[in-house]
Amino acid sequence: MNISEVSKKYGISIDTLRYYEKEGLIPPVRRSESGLRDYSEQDCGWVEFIKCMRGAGLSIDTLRQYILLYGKGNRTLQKRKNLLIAERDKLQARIAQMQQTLQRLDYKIESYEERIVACEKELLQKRKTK
Amino acid sequence: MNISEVSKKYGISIDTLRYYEKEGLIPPVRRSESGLRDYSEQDCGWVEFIKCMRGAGLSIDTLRQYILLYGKGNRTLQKRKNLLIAERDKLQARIAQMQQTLQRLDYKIESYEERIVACEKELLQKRKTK
DNA sequence: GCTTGACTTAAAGCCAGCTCCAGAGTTTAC
DNA sequence: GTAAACTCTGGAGCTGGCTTTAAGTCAAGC
Repeated sequence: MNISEVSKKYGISIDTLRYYEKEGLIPPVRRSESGLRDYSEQDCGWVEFIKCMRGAGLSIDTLRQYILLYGKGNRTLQKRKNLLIAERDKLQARIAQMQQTLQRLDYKIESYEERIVACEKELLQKRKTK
Repeated sequence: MNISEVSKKYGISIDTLRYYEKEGLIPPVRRSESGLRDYSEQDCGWVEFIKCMRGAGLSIDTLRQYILLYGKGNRTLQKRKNLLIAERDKLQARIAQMQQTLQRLDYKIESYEERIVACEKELLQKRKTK
């Protein structure tokens, strides 16, 4: 799979794909003899994983760290697990905060509804008294 | 309330408070004769609101928009409500995505646990056969 | 009255995370 | 075989969101 196919498949720009690889978020992708990237199934898997994690807000740096550990093989299993746990916990906290804000927005929207109704009533009233 | 008190109260740096005001995220704060900011209760309310919304990921620009509409009074009630609804929906979508990623992380962590156990068994096995 | 420290502004600087560009090589279609 | 379309690299540039800096004003304590 060449880079533009991967780009289309995952909705990530070609530049970003190259950037991720350069930054070590994706293990180096195999090249054709002439030097063009040829993504394997596994490479695609990494791309998808990174897309998902970035989408949830994990930092470039954290993900680089993870891939780095991954590259060192089995003896980093525990470290990788710990990293994932830490990120999971952070994510959970962020979600909780966002949930609260969501509720606040809902409440705010509701009270806007009431105010708008009240405002319209007032306008009608004025029109009548004219 | 002066700026450093507000900064401490909400855990927002003095610089950021000024920046928010300059960018129109907070209506202009009253000044003392000598030009120093003197935050009212309402100003503090805005600070807290902005902090909450920024924490949930609403953009500076969106919030500026909202305050701008707020400044125009009652005739923008409907617009403000619509803006809030749009942001609520975006927030909801983000939360949903993050929830999915959270599950994925949980699953991944679990499978790491298994792999680690398997790895340890293998090590023990090797030690025995020695 | 002078120093110290908090405040003011505008402008520049910084960081993360892309995004674009130039110049060169490669592949594809006709 | 050549034009068009694609890919490569390294490096510059951009955006959002602060943060720092420089140069100045002001108030309180000694």
